[in-house]
Amino acid sequence: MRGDLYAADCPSRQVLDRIGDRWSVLVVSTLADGTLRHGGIAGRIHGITPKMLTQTLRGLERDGLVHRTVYAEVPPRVEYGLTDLGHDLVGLMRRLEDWAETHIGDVESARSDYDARATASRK
Amino acid sequence: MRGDLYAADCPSRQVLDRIGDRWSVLVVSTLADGTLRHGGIAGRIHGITPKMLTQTLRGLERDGLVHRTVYAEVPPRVEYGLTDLGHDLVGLMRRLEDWAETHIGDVESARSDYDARATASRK
DNA sequence: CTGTATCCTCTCTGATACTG
DNA sequence: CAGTATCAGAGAGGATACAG
Repeated sequence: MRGDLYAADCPSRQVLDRIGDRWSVLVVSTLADGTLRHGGIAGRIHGITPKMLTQTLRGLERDGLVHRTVYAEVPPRVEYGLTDLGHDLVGLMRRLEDWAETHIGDVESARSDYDARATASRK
Repeated sequence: MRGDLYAADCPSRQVLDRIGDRWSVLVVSTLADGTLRHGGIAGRIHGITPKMLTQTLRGLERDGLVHRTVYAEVPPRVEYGLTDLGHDLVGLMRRLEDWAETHIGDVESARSDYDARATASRK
């Protein structure tokens, strides 16, 4: 049977919440092609702050989507990469991106129509 | 070429934002099997307030995912249903749900491990 | 370089009461 | 029945400064 979408603690909800947060998808997507260091990720995602990057990475690491490797060097080096689970999820994210790119035109024209109608009927 | 995921106004971002909001996925999912009235939706989604339901429906309608039909009767009747675009998106949502159900066990054990390690190393 | 610690704002969300 | 209006709380996210 299907999970109960209406329960706040439903698996679907949790996955959706993660996908919905501001940076997780971007970070996972950035790591899709290989491991990167903290600074390397920050450089590719415009606008992310160190705090949010760390916070996002911790959440992904906790969920088993990202693995973190610390090299005992001076200066310290820390690399992040996707786990098998993370790679698996990337596939789904790509489909979402594809859908967005394929249908964004429809969405935008729908918005224009809607806004035009709303403006026309404004009292 | 791919869209620029790193831009805040990227199509992917907008779709992701909608999926991430609290009620949109639930509402779309509820409408997947057929049209429903305002009260009918509210009755199936436990915890949603009239205000949030209306707000969510307006957003979905604006994006062309849901269509709204008003019947000039007494008392008034308003029905909501998915557009073709909405039905298309439901397919993707189902895959997300399937992924969640398949892998939630992995995620949960990863969390347990992570939390156990964090507790063990707490200063 | 790789984070951590504060503070602060802003949006989302909910509770409540009211209208056509 | 199907909303709308208003107020208020909570929490995510951002700016900034600092530490190992």
